[in-house]
Amino acid sequence: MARRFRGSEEVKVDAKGRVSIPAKFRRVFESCDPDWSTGKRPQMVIVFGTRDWKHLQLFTIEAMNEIDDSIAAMPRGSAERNLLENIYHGHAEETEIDGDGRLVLPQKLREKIGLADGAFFISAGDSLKVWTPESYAEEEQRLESLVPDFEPGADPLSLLGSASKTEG
Amino acid sequence: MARRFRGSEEVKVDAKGRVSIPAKFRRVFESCDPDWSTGKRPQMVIVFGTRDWKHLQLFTIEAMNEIDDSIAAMPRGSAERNLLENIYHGHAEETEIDGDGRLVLPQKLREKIGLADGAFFISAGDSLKVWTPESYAEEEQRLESLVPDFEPGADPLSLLGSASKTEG
DNA sequence: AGGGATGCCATGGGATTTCATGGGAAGCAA
DNA sequence: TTGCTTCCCATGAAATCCCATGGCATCCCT
Repeated sequence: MARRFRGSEEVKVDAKGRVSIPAKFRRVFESCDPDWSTGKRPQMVIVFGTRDWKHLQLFTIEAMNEIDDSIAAMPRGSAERNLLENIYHGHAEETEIDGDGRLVLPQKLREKIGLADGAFFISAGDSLKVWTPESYAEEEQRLESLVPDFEPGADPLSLLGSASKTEG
Repeated sequence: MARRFRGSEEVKVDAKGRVSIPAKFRRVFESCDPDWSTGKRPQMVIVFGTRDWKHLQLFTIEAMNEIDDSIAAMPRGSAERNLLENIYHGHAEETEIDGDGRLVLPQKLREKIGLADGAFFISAGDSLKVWTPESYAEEEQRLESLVPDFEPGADPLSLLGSASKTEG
């Protein structure tokens, strides 16, 4: 089964804050949860990040384990490690996908990103980002404005291998 | 059940100094108390640390046992061991979670961190930190400001692996 | 290839349980 | 007594469980 997310999807949010996880994404959560087996509920981690985040980020168990390990490998007490722990341990929640294939987003998190009627999922490698359809539209504009001076017809793959530490 | 804390939560502090331990955290205290069984009260240790601490730190019994062992393995009489004993033995208290899932914080401790109406819990690996909502907000800003080139909107994971000086 | 059956999937709703929180009354110390 | 604790109960709100339905895609049989 697939081990990475690909694609995007828009779903409804009901009055109880329930959000149906599109089946293709559910499969990824299942196969990346080491304790999962048919009939069980796939576990996952919701990272909601600091105050300014307008989205949630859903991680498979395996992806989160990798992150936990990387953080644990950083020097104790370093500012970077403290900040990462604050975000990925402090500003995160463990949950599971319910028997009907839905995720229940606690009221607090819904309010944080202004989630009401609809939720927009978009793949990001080994995690899935959740936006309101409106704020995702803004985000997309922001992203496009960041695209460097790509010559018309340039191949994005030319970026592979180049790495700068932060984005702008 | 989960053996590590994840997430954060804000709760009320009532006139009697009672603080409800959010259920997800209570489960961790239960499963990390070797003597606990259904119906019993989970034990824990409150570390309030030195004068400058603006938070309390709540440890499960198992986590505290580990710390005790590590301290016991240090050379007797060393300055480091004395300091650690002073904090984790001298400036700490054993308590339990009451039948309603609440922790009663002695007045002395509430005064120490200025706890009045609300308490903010945040996970820190195998312990839980307690702040006033106000001082936590400051702490969070401090954490962010310590990481030099962390720009708003950047992906925090870009920090993975980068490790600089320790904080003060 | 057509058409029906089957199964999966997104969505909805009612009933039940858990949870955070508030308050009264009984114990205990100063 | 007066002021803290400790125990027990009450309550509204939120979360969870369980079942229902209609649409869509897939499979299978003819």
